[in-house]
Amino acid sequence: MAWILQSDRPIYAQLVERLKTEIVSGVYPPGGRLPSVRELAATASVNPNTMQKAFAELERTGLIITMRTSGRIVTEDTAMINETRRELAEEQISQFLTQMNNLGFDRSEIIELLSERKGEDVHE
Amino acid sequence: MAWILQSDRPIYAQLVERLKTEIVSGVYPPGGRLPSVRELAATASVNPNTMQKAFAELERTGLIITMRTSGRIVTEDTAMINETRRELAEEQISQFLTQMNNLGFDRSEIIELLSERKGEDVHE
DNA sequence: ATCATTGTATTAAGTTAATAATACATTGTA
DNA sequence: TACAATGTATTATTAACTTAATACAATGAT
Repeated sequence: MAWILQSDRPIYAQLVERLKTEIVSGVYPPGGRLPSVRELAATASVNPNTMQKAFAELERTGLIITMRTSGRIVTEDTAMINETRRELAEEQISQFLTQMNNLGFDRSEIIELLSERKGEDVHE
Repeated sequence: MAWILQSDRPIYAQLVERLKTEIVSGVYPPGGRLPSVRELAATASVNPNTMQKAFAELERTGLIITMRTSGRIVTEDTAMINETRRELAEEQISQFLTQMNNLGFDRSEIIELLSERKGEDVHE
């Protein structure tokens, strides 16, 4: 997954969303070490300050923990991780249904559109 | 539908999205007159300049047309309107599936979650 | 012990968004 | 004709975001 950032939203907010997703989907496992601020910033081609801001936000919610000079790790609280995953999915679903309804699609049409569809399946 | 604007995205971009949705869903019918810049700005509690910027964007795409001193109207090109609706829905679906896949849900799980769901249906 | 790496903090600069306060030309209408 | 309402333009100010360039304390490894 490449670090593609849109310009119509604050970068740090996009970093937060991306990192959250990577944590709850197991890219960074519970208790696992995260790359350093500088390293991730370089990978994502953003300023270290911006990545730091994103990390601070994740820290605030308890999803990651700082070990001062030895980097950061993902929480080992798998219940919290699962809950976060559930919340993120809930947000996606709710927003999606709302927007599709605003566009004039009802539930059965939406499900039909999704069922017909090819291509978005998980790769590798 | 209230004018609820999030702070984590440029307001004018949210106005564009909302107005597009209202046009393609028939809130503002083809050839119909739109409220004035000042009026809509007041309704949405934003600065007239911000609403003007949103209108300018919609104008650029051809969805609305300016009649100088007598306001603006929605295009009568229903093909364009339908195409826009299709594009907006396509974006929603594509983004939704991508994000849900990133969260670790496959297609069948997604459809199941949507099918179980109550509440997002169109009201009135 | 030394040193590279870690998180963290600070200061400065530049950009964009949003608001505010006006102003102007044009046109439909009273 | 006079006037209100239209889109449009301008200038200024404020705030948020991002980048840049450093700097410092703490720690793990050599």
